[in-house]
Amino acid sequence: MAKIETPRPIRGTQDIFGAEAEAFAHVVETFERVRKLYRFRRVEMPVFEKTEVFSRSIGETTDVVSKEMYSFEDRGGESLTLRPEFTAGIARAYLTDGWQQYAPLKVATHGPLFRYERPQKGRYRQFHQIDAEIIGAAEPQADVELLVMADQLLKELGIADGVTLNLNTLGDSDSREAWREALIAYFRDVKGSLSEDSQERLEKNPLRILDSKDERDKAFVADAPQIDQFLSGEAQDFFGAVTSGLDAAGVAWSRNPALVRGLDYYRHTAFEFITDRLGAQGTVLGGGRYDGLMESLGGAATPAVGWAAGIERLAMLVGEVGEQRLDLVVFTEFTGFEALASEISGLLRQTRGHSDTENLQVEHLYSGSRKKRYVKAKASGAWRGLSVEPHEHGLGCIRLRDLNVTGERPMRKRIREALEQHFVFYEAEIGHAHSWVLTGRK
RNA sequence: GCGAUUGUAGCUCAGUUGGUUAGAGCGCCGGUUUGUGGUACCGGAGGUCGCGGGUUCGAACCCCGUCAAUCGCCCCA
Repeated sequence: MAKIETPRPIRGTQDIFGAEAEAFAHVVETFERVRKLYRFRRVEMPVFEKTEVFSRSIGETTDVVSKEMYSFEDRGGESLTLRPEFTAGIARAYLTDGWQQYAPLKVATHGPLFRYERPQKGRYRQFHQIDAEIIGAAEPQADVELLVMADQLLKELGIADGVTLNLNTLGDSDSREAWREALIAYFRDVKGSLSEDSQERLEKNPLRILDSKDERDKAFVADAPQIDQFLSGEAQDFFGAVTSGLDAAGVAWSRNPALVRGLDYYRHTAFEFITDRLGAQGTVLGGGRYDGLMESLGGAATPAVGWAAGIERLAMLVGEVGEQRLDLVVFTEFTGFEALASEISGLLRQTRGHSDTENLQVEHLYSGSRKKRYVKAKASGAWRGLSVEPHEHGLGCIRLRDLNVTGERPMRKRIREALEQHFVFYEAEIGHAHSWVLTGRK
């Protein structure tokens, strides 16, 4: 008989477990808490859209669209794509679902995204982001609110120290276009001396040359035309309002005139929160203003700002958040008492004690050798153990035993209340352990 | 798409200049010991040495190919 080969996981997907899963959940929980403080409304978005939703809004020439999309035809022959980002789908919904009526609309979401890329540290083909958008607000205060929220999120996650906010403006579309022309003119003169990558970027995406890591490029980048020379008065005022708003809110930032964002739809404010603790993947949260996006999807001109952050990257910075606490482990070292131990475990989990509104977190140990259950119970890390044992009077007795007591966490009362639901019993001290002798059922 | 590094037990890893039947620790299972005690000891299960080909009397080890993982380039969160 042929051996069945176990299917391998898809490249770039992750099976997140244990401490990493706890850190992941911690990031999402913190985001959910913070977004409510800023009154962002929760939205749930489809994981796939018509391909054109992304190709039109992100830009045909960008890498995301030209080589990183998971696109496929459905059975009706329609080209669909697994979302590579949230913004385009949310913009589509804004137009198709009548969300204009809520403008200015503040929404937040999180979930998986898909990009066909080489996986490496902090980068996956299925990855996860948290996302926040303000649609229909042209005011710089919207940019400020979003950035202050991002800053608070990082602080509450305890990772703000190693992360700096890089800020830039790309100006309005006229400013951006003038700057782009100037950059092309400037770099074309020295094209032969640029890196191979940058020679290609010159045609496709000249702004990208500015943050090239190649030494050959850096020499020319230093003297390249700066966006500031091309900013219109309004664009300067807008950026000034954003920066002074951040200063007033106490959010630290630094100007990075080389910061450009890869996607076509960005205008005015562009920002990234960057760390040096994640290898080559320094950007932990990024976003900006995308006033041109709605028109590219056939809607009315609508100002909007947003950001997204990689949950995996944030979780790596957060580090250990601690596994779930274990209050009590229930076990028996005697044959025939497993069912009773199981029944008691269930009661304990379902009973709310008067002294504490939280239920006990209880592990029932039932596998392996009975003789080694005490050892396993201690190794489980539980604070207290409950051993189920035979007793000459009645069903058996239950003894509360100290295992890894580091602090007070009263349990006797709650155990008593749980037992009262099913059993008749009396309490005693047996071998220095507080015990309940079960004499019968109710 | 390109580059570097790495693939040996469930996990972390040894494995000599190529040489009998491929090992350890942890984990798992069983037993002895202990009997308020994470002890100590004994035993057991578990391996297509990533996969395919080549060189050789002989390959985990050398060569070629391939797949995968990790990190980096590109790009991005």
